[in-house]
Amino acid sequence: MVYRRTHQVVKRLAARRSAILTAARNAAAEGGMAAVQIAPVAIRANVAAGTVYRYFPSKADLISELIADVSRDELTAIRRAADAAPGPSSALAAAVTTVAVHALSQRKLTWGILAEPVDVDVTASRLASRRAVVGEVAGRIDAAVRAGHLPAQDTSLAATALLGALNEALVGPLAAENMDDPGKLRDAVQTVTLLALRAVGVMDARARGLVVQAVLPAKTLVGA
Amino acid sequence: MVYRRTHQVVKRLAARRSAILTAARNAAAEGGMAAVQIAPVAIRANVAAGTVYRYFPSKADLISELIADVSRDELTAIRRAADAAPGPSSALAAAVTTVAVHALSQRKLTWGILAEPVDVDVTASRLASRRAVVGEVAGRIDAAVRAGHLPAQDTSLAATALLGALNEALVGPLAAENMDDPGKLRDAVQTVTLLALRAVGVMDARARGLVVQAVLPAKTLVGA
DNA sequence: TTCCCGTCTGAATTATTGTTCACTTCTTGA
DNA sequence: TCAAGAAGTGAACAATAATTCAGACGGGAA
Repeated sequence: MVYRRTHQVVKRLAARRSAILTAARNAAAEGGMAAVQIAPVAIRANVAAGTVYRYFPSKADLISELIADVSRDELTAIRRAADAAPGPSSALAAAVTTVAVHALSQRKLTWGILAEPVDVDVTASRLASRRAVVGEVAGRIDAAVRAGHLPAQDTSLAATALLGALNEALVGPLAAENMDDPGKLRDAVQTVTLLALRAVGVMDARARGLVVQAVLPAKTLVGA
Repeated sequence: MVYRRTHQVVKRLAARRSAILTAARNAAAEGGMAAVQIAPVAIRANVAAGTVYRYFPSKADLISELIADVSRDELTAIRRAADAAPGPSSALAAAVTTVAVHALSQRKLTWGILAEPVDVDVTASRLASRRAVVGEVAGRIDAAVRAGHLPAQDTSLAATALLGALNEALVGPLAAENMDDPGKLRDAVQTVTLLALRAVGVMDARARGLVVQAVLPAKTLVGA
């Protein structure tokens, strides 16, 4: 007599796992990483605290998967936006704008993923997440360099700096002051994108044009 | 009969207080904020755990003062470097370079001050620290704008973004990869300073010159 | 239906640290 | 020298959450 998982059971298990992750994500989006505690997350997911441990060996694993998940979504959005752009410089502008818009639309979650204090060690996961985004942006910078639109440079370092600028300006602790009203919020995306493009060597006049082009399609996302 | 503090006692009390702060600072420089725990800090300072509480009401206060202290030192260095520069653009370059060099020479401490997870709430202190540095840099950008060297812009937002770029590139979790050997380290300061200057609108050719000027005097600091 | 083996439960346990406080030691002023 | 009050001590306490586990539960094979 061998116990074997029915298709139905397999589905239920997967659904539960995903419910727990979603609960964690919602908790993080509402209250930051500090709100991602086993007991509250379990309640949100309609399971007992102990059950969480049937799906994730530890809180660190849960949060690591959460980070990976969010990061995956963001990467997808960046790629889609950049690939839709007409040329390498536009693609870079689109990528940067996408990061900015994403960051703003879920500020607490983004801050949690990036840098908010967590009581368990999620360094590795955060590192991987940043590396992925940096890699993507670095690739776009590289393409623009190869197309002769930008001066040669250390693209990886440039991408790192660039994302640091976005994050600090838009989701960091000082961000609130720069964006107390919704109007400033949109300006901030433009301003910061412009700064980022100039930093990697896009000529000012050209940069302004790229920013306008990139921000227009992104506007629809701001509400989401 | 009234007890009155002798000069000697006053001095001893001040010395102890300072010893505790120094112990905390050393702990942070060696092991990051995580290493700033009451018991270990007390041992470093040659006092008992309880004594720490005669000088600081809580761990949060201790760390807040530590942050303020480090921040004060950094501000002083920035001002000195910038004030010694021949013009507003040079001053900006000097300020940025100083921040970069400082960050690099005490990476763990800087990371701890800026963003490392801490179990108590030091948000206010961190905010004040950032605001101070951002304010200083924003002032330098503003001076350059007024001198006609830079286009008009939201100087506060620009300064925030600029410092975010520096910190992410030089002390963030990805920093190590950009600076695995000492040679790259110096390059990194130059590269990032260049990026920062271009971001706020300094023309590329001019920016290169400013970076060289600013990095030269700063070199002596790198060893410190 | 019945037995069995995974799954779920949630109260109890554990671990970590900040904080307190009864007591000791030192300093002051008479 | 001595009484009174300040400063220092460190073991005990408290609070917070992650983690565990003995037993309840429920779906699958016979």
